[in-house]
Amino acid sequence: MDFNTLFKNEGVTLNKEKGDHVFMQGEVDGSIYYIQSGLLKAYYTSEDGKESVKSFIATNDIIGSLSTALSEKNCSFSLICLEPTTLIKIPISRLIEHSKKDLEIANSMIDVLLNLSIKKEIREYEFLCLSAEERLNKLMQLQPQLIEKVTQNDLARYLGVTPVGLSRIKKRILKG
Amino acid sequence: MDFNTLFKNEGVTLNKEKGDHVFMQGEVDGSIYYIQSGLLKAYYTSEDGKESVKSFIATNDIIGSLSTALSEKNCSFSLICLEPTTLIKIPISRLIEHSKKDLEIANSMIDVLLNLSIKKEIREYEFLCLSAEERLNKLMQLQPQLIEKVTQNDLARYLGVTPVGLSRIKKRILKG
DNA sequence: AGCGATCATTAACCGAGGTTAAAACGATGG
DNA sequence: CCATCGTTTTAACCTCGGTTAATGATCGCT
Repeated sequence: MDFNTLFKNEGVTLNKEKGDHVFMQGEVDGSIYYIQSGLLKAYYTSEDGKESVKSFIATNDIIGSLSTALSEKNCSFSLICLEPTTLIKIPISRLIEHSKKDLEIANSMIDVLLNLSIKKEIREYEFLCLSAEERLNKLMQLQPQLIEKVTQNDLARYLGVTPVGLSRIKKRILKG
Repeated sequence: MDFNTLFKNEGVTLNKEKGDHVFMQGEVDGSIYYIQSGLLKAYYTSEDGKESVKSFIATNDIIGSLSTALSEKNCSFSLICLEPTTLIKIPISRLIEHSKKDLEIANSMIDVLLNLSIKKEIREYEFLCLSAEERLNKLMQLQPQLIEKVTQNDLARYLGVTPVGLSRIKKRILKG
């Protein structure tokens, strides 16, 4: 069976408004979501209430809470819509069941996980090897349309700095 | 077919000394390695010659250059042995071929990639949400034996600071 | 128009960590 | 035992970004 067919046959379609949460940090949400349209933000809230943005998720992306799925409570996160969003939800357990029986599904899973790993590897590299300013420059080059859509606060927390810090960095870039 | 059997049947065993490289940054090494014994360091070298440690790889771990495999040259890295090391090498293309035909292999791949993704997610979280000091504390709790084995320089570059910075952090931790 | 609310910028101060260089602490070999 | 090399620590100085708080800017609401 085809991966997209699986989503269409067994998935549940959800329509969410801007500001709606898909799930909250701490909840065990054993699902994978395919984003049909819209924009979401995955974020961590620390004990002292500070927010860090893990990722933005756009149309055609797939997002799921891998770690909660495997009961790694450490880095469970919240998922919220930044725009009206349509997503298709399917339990990870269903995906794994199908993977055990169906070669095509299994290989789609491998594709998804490979792409996910590469994205994470790139982000890991950016934190390890680049400064906040360099991370911003790279993002401006590769995803300028994203920067237009999100607030400075979310953008800053995604880059690993505060909104105040981001403002300073932008100023520095403009001056040359 | 079993995943371990595949490694044993089709893999090539390599014996490396401390200081030997398995591959260098920039090379296209389309292989996956299973570490039978030993300890390795994966690291990036930036244009100005500075080194950042991506990860340490120990016995029973699996490591491969995902991004070079998919010709993402951005974050290609070098792999060097910190101890005498025995590894089994297999081309990624072989793994993918088998995955296309063999459910068991495909599901082993899924397992490996899921674990890899979770590891990367945790590290991503640590850079985004924790300070260098917190990252060190966590590492001391979870992998004290690793800290014994690696130099302060490698440890510092893994935590995202300089050896001088790490020395300061250790001092601060001891004082309370 | 006027108001509060949210968001972005700016300024002043502070602390963590980078940089450079020197010193201390090993190990090893002659 | 001393010389040397690599590793770790210390010290002095500086930059970046956090923190707090004040100021603008923009939007929606009545």
